[in-house]
Amino acid sequence: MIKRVVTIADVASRAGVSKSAVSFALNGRPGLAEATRQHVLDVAREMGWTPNQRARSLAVSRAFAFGLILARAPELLSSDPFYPSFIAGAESVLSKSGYALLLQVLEHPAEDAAAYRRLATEGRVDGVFLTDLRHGDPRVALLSELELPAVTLNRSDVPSPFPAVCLDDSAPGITAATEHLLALGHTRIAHVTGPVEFMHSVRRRDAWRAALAAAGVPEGPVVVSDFTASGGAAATRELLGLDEPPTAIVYGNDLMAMAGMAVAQELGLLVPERLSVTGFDDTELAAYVHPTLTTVRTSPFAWGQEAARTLLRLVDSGSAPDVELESPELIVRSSTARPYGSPMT
Amino acid sequence: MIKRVVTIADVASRAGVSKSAVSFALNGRPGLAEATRQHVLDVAREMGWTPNQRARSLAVSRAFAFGLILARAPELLSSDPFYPSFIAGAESVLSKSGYALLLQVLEHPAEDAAAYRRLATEGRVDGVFLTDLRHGDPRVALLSELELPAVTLNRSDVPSPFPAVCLDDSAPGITAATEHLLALGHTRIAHVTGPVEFMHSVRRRDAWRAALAAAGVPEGPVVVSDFTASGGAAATRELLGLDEPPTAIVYGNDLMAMAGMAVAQELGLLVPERLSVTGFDDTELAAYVHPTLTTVRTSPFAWGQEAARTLLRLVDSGSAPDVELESPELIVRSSTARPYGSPMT
DNA sequence: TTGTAAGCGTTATCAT
DNA sequence: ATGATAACGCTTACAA
Repeated sequence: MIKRVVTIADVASRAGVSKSAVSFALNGRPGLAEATRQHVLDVAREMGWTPNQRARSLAVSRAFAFGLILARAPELLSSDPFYPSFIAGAESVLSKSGYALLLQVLEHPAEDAAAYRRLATEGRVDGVFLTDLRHGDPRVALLSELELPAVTLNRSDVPSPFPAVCLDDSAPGITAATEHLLALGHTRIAHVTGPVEFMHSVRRRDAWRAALAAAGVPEGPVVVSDFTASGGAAATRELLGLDEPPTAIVYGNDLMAMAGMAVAQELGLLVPERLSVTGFDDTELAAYVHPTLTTVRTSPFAWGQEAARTLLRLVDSGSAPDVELESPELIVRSSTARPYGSPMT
Repeated sequence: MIKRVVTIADVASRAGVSKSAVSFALNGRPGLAEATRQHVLDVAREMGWTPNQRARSLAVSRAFAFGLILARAPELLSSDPFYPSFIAGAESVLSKSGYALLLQVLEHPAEDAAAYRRLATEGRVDGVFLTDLRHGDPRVALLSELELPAVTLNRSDVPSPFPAVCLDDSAPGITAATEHLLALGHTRIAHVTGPVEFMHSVRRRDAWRAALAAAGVPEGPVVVSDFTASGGAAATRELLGLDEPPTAIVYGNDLMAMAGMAVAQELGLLVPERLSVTGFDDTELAAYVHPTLTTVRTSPFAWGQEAARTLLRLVDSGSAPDVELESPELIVRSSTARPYGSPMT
């Protein structure tokens, strides 16, 4: 007993109309009597028919899917709160539009060019999300050569034909965090960054640097790290081992900040009494560690939504405007305080 | 200037053969002279031709993609280390086989039936991964009705026609953790679980219970929580507020355990001196909090690999055997110690 | 307003 | 061993 799959032809014959009528009815196209349309729709529902996306794809030369390629080391991925929320946000708008999300994760970032190329030539997707932009990112040129539509998260520093969905993580994010520390009276404020090839790492560092300069405070030491807990711990150990250790550290993300706090505690250095710490991301745990972490809250979910909307607009109409997202917000908790020995105000 | 996409017909005419010859050459099928095959392959490479998956899909009635539907609340998703690693593992085998991963995340878990149904009728995927199995999970029946191949993560408690990829998270996972605490001399060992509708939550609770029973130690209090940091904190506050608070707590995951440690510290209760704590997952941060967290390490990456292999096998040959993964491992760190005041051995 | 027929780019069938 | 030709299920001119 073979369970025949219902096709448009079945619906057409059952409804006593032609295939095109069914197609027109389904896609709500003009040129069909309202009565016919209703009838067809009823029959379709009754038969439980849904158009086969494979056939549809071939006919209209569209995949009805967007791609997201993640080229991060697994250990980096699993503790990063960004992607799950970003994806959830993107999905929330894509699924409503009948679009799917194709996720590809690469163990070796160097394979990414081949991956994009394959996605494009195989026709698996109609566009891609470009995240974790690097300086002089070659993917922008690659995708425009492949004529594969894309949306970038923040603007690339190379000429790009693609719309960008931007969330400025410097102001009032890192900037506010640094100013907060300055206002508390800190004058030796260090920074721990993520890998410098990422534009966002450098943007955060520059924001920290600018805030110090604006306040006329000498620039504290910078340690380049990698967004991991182990990297954050090592960086912290390095900073606290200096002759003149900082009294505050601005971290590029929460994970490094939390690991940093643990290192300080291990060294018998109380946070925030002897060391103030700020993070970035506002992961759920940030509010539940001891002491609770002062950090910067961004909205990856909203970012995902906007990116998806922009990509849909782009493939629908050939162009889409850049969009600017709401600025991140400084969440002051208890990992920051006046430097030890500073006078009460 | 229209950039014509290269098709199989172009390759065929350029190579001076028929379309079928090209198809045969590409798919390495017998019945083609070796010389012809080589020639066709050369021409194809030279022209940069890759078969269009959309056309291929329609012709062979396969999507060359598997689906993964995540029906968790966003905040729960972004701090869970499981999925990113699981997905990375699955992808590592899928991409080698030319399969793609379709990811769908639902804001409202109740929508999942509709989502699976749509994936199936639209023909978007050839199979799905069934994760976060619940007691009496209705998805098993749904998928077998839809005739959509699936693989379950661990065995379902309802009759299932699908292969299961199993990783026993009780022994020596939670069991070992509990025995570790018992060996240290604890006799009041509490447990904080995840939502009880999840089979893994209950399995972990049962393992904890059985270990206590086996040791003849009275069962400590259980608090049902939700795998979030905030839930873990609340549960811990509840436990520590009891007349006879536990001296050790076995948590269902790391996130709750870390939040629990923070609560204890806030209450001035030293970990591990006054309270021993164990987690589950071995997230990266577990080794970098203070004190470092004793926990259970599982391998979501390997789980993803095996699940993907099993699904491939299933759609290729119609059936696939269950597979048993390596047991999780107890990682003893410094959040566990002898109960306060217990005699040195 | 409705039906017919020609694609879309593969794979599969069947002659040759 | 190779080449026509018909599916696959849908959309979309174009006719009627």
